[in-house]
Amino acid sequence: MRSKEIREAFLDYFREKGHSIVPSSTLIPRQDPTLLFVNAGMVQFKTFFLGLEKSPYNCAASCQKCLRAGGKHSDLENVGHTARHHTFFEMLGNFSFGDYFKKEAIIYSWELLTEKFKLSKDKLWVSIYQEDDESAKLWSELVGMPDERIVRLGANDNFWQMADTGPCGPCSEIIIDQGSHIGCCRAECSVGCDCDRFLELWNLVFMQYNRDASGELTPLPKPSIDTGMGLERISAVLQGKLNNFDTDIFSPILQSIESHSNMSYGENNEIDTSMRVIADHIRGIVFLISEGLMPSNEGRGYVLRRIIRRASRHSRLLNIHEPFLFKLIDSVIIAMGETYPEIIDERERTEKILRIEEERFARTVEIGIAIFDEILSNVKKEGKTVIPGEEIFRLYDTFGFPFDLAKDIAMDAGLKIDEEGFHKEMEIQRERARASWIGEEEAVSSIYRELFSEIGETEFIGYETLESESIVRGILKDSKLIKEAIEDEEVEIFLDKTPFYGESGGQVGDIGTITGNNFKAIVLDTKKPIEGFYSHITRIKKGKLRVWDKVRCSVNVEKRKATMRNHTATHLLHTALRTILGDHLKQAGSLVSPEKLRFDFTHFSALDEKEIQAVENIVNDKILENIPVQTSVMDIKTAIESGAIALFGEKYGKTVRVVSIPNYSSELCGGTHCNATGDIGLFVIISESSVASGIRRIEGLTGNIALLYLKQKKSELDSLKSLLKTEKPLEKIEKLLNDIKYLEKEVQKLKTCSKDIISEALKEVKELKGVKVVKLRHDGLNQEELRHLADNIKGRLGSGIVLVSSVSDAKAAIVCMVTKDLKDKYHAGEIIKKITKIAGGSGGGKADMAQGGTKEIGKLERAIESIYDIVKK
RNA sequence: GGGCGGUUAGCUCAGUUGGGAGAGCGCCACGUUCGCAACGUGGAAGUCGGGGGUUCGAAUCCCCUACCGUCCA
Repeated sequence: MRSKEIREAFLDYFREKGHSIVPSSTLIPRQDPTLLFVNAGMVQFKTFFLGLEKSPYNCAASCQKCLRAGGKHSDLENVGHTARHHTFFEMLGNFSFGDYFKKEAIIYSWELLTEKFKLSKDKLWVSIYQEDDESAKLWSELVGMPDERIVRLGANDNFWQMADTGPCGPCSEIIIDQGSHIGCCRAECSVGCDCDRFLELWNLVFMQYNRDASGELTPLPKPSIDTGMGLERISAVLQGKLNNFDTDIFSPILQSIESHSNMSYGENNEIDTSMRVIADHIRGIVFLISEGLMPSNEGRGYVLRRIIRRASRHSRLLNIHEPFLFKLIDSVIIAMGETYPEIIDERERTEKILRIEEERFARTVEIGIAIFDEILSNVKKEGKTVIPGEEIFRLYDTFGFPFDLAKDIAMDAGLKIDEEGFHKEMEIQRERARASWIGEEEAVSSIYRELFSEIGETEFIGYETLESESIVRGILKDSKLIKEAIEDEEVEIFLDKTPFYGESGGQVGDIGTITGNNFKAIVLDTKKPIEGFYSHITRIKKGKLRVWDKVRCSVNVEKRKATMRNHTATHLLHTALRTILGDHLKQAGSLVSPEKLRFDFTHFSALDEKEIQAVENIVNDKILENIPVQTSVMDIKTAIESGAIALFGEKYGKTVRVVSIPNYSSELCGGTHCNATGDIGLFVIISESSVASGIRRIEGLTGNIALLYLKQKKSELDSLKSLLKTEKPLEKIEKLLNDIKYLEKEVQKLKTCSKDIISEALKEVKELKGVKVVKLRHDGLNQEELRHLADNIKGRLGSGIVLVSSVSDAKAAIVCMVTKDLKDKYHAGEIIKKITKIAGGSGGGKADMAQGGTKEIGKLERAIESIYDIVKK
């Protein structure tokens, strides 16, 4: 069976059994910021299992894209060396949300494996949790599994939990015995052995308990099922292969690597390993970039960068030194494009990004090798045979030089690497990073949860109105519940309904006032500690406030309107940027405040002036068209299908709000917007800059603030013109700069080459012990001018000692020069030290030139006079 | 979020206890040549990322800041 048929057979089977077939979610989790990547089939159903949301179906089945390459479940290091580890893989799974339980789960899995997939019943084993007698009984009674092939294992292997608290339960794995000639070949090899003989095929999780904070287990009222079977693994088994990489999933990719590298797979173990690493990684790379992720130096983007660099490193092991991975994209599309059309859609962008990243890495390696060469020669010079771990760590830590590459080069040079030292340094680095991380959030949120469960959601009426009569439902001060707030206190107020927008989606919270009977407070900010739960951060100005008080809310209209202008302008900007720069562009962050808007987006390079102008023009054109802004609420599927832009990593509910500017822009957005684009008035871009590698930032202004900005610019220009007395300030300044440069040179010449000064100096030449000595004080020169002067005198003198000094800025500078022929007898540095000591200052320099100075000007004359005594000695 | 490294001429970079801002390539002029490449001579080109401090004196030492790179979270 081909893998495509296996995938389809699996989903068909469960469709027949009444399951809803749910498409794979993206690898980048949309609802869960704590999770780096989707790493199991159940992730998109997590809220159903946790009971936070009701699922629209009783049971479901999916084939889910998964990635394990960062965080707790990282398989990155193993990939390529084993027959079955992958970064990217597909997980087949069936799920029951309080519908069927153990009995059906067992029957389904058994029927599918033995009847549809025709696996021999004799080869299948199962493992169960040691205390789960129920499962043992079901396996034996329902499918006739012999007792000796039901293996009981401990909690480590067969008890599953999502987190320290929450739903959990025993699990049961179906295992295939590939035969005694496979794997470790030990007589005592059995289920649970790490080798390849007993291969775990399918894990059935029986979610039946809830674990509370104290560790206590209580039965769930509606137990659920979560199962997972790796597509790569089952494909290998059904295709009679012992290695996942030998299946039809990987063969087009491996063939492509072979043809691009001119090497054959299956001839040399080390080469094979590298080819497997590349074949695995390129799949993850293609999918991640297709989903909009960019390589970067933190978070998810950093994991992507690491995968690319590891793959790139292995292509070097195949003797390929130019960018190469991007050439494999087509083979991934051949293997998987039919099932996942997004990788076809994003092909061009993926290619571009991957290529740039490969080039970047090549450069990193080049620099690293140069530095490493230095380390090597130093180590050799010292006659050592081991390269210190700190050195290798520094190379890795600071320059990103791969550890195993360092090892290889060292080995070629006949040296060893202190691996232990390296890992020790790494541990110190981890410790440091961890230590700085503590003290984050956590603790605070529990009080909100408590309050939220008591008083429920705040009704938000701020789309329609900016005023309301509300009832106070709770007051917090310093995260503690209080009954009454008094004058001058800063508290958080919770209401039954509110017109105040709570900070979210980049838009800042509203400010305004809350008033009541003989009571007044100003709202400084509005936040949503929990979705749908509004906290008004408030300072009481007058009177007292108690829970259940009736109050009047008024949002600051001007500020809110300014914010609305910036938010609508942000949507226009987003589309304009995509028009000018291309569809690869993704939003990477946004801030919308009354004062300005800030928009971060993924793009490779800085925007040039022309592009910025073009973007600004488009936005202003759309403003002039005065298009009505429409908002509507719909379910998320309809919204996405209609082409609305949604953000990765952003949390959306079942129903979403879509803000659209007809025929131009449509985005999922909860923010507040203008009625029509004309309300924005005017838009200007005030800056374009970089936030991180691959992410650019644009800041802009709208409305009267934009106008004010332009007025200021204009008045600056006007003052410039009147100051320069010209209508063409640019040309005038250019000319002035040239003039200045010329004049500066003239001044320099006059000060230091003037015949008057030099001849004055030469008049004073004294000859001591056959050495000509010139001493001169000429005030008003700085140290550099003094140096030039000394140089010029020296040139006229031919041979001798020059001492010049100058007082300027309440300080004295002294320069001493000795011509080359006298350098061995007289040391300018020594002379200046003696002189400046007498003058109460300090100085130093080389044998032919030295400089110094003092702040005690009164001592200067006596000091420079001493030059004669010094030369005499 | 934390650590480390970098930022010097148009480009690639050097700059050694703090003491006169450099090299190669490129550019301009002249020379050599029938001509070109090459070569020779001369020249232009720098807020030493920005700000503050220490010092007689800072590209160099200290603090802050921006950007780029890199590792850890």
